[in-house]
Amino acid sequence: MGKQATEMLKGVLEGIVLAILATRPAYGYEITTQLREQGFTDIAEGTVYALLVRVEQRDLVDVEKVPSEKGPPRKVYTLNARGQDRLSEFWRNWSFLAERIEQLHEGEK
Amino acid sequence: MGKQATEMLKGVLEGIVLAILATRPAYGYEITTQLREQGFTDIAEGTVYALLVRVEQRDLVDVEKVPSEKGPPRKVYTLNARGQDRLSEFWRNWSFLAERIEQLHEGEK
DNA sequence: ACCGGTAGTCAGCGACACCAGGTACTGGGA
DNA sequence: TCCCAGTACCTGGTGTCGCTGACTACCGGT
Repeated sequence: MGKQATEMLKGVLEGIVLAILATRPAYGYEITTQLREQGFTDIAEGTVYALLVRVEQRDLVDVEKVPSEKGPPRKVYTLNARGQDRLSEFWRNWSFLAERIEQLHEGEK
Repeated sequence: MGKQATEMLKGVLEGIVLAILATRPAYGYEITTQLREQGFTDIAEGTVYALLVRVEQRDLVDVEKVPSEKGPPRKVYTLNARGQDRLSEFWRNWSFLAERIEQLHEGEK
């Protein structure tokens, strides 16, 4: 993926991570791995951590430190009520955008 | 729309404008109006002009100055070959993104 | 003479993904 | 024993992009 794809992630990545957390709690390293498995091979690790710091500061998630058998303790993030709301907002905005763009794509042919 | 939606536009707006230019040449003011009609009511006028400057500098469009009956001359933009390529790339990236996100949306229910 | 619509420009700002590096803990191989 | 790979997280600086709020300029109608 090129620079264009990177730009397109802005704002969207937060929604993606919140959506992942909506299915079950997870920690940063795990989320990064999962994203890579799902095809987002170029997502920088630092990006995910920075994003998690942001959503924590905005109180969209609850955090719990859990010791790991291998390596330093994990910070497990759980989506809270505010996070749910934010996620809903994301889906609304996404649907809006996707609809118009799909229209453009059709109209172009 | 809130700040979230604004962030989501990043990278996408360029694709949208290129897609509009793919249907026919247009000038800035016209594009802004069209975007507003299509539901993007909050797009700042300045944003579109700045974007057009960018795509011109990257040589994705050809420009022609055309006098207007009302007001200052228009700068009419036409998508060129490089612009077409860029647009194709945009559609590829968009499809990729939309697919994964749709998957997340399904999986969440 | 002035105002509103048309048309474009510009400086400064904030948000966010990236890069490159760092810290810290564990277990296994040379 | 020592170092490395894997696990797990953090940080400072960079570039891009959309927004804000201003400004210039041209025209027609009141």
